[in-house]
Amino acid sequence: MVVNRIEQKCIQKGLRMTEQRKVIAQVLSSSHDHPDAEKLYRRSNAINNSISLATIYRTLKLFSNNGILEKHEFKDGKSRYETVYKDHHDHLIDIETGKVIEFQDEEIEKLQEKIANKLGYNIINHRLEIYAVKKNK
Amino acid sequence: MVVNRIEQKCIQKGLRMTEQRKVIAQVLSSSHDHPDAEKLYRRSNAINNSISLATIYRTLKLFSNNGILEKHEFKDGKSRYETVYKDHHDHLIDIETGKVIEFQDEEIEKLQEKIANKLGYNIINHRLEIYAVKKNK
DNA sequence: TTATATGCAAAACATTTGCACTTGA
DNA sequence: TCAAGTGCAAATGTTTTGCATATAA
Repeated sequence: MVVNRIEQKCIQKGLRMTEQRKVIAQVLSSSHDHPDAEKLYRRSNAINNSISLATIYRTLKLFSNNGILEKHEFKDGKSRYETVYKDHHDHLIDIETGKVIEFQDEEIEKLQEKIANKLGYNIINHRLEIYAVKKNK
Repeated sequence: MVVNRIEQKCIQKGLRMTEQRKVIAQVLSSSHDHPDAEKLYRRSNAINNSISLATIYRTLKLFSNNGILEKHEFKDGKSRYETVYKDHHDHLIDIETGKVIEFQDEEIEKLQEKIANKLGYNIINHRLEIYAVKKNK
């Protein structure tokens, strides 16, 4: 199996590459949506059924802590994950389908900096999510 | 007891005003922070100890569904509630103290409209949270 | 009167953890 | 070799729910 992008990052970070992590890395690399733990479990388990849900959670946390994944908590109860090899972006969530659209807007970023600054704060992180429905239906 | 602002809204919406709801309405009216269910339970229970946590949750949901409260899920695990008699605003959360600062910025609102529009969507809702630390410490 | 609300305890749900066993380097 | 990772099942923390009882209108 060709070493995928996420596995590369793991090696680079010095993480021990177990069979399970390789599979999870592979699944994440080929997932272009924003899957939750359960979905990742099902996808991974289909490849290697010796992968438990506990390991999925432990691995997701490990990858997040190492900046390999980003964890999002949209308003649907469960956390969802996304690989980070893109530039920073925010999310628009289609509340009818659950589909996530990524967008970025430099102006909004700058405005946030300005606001925090005015309030006497330095931004560590932010979350901007737009919940919306398709037009013209 | 003087009828408080939230109770007024309940009456206006035709909600049945039970003893419990009156107490919870009173507690919410005088809470100027962003309390979670547990905190509201403790405050309400201190006034009338026949109020259960289940009723707190049921009442919070009722009030949210009637546009009397807003439910926020910041990144601290538990939902927090806020009365809505203010204009729309977003939140800056001090990640060291948990303190919540409200802000509003017309420009950011407009930009979001523009973005959603460009993507072919109508905004139903949005969430903008800035997680930050105090400057000059 | 009676539809609705409540308290209680049990359930639900996503996520975490203790422990004995396995494995990667 | 052995520190680190894993599966399993039990525990966790927040929120929800079934049911018998109580209450507002």
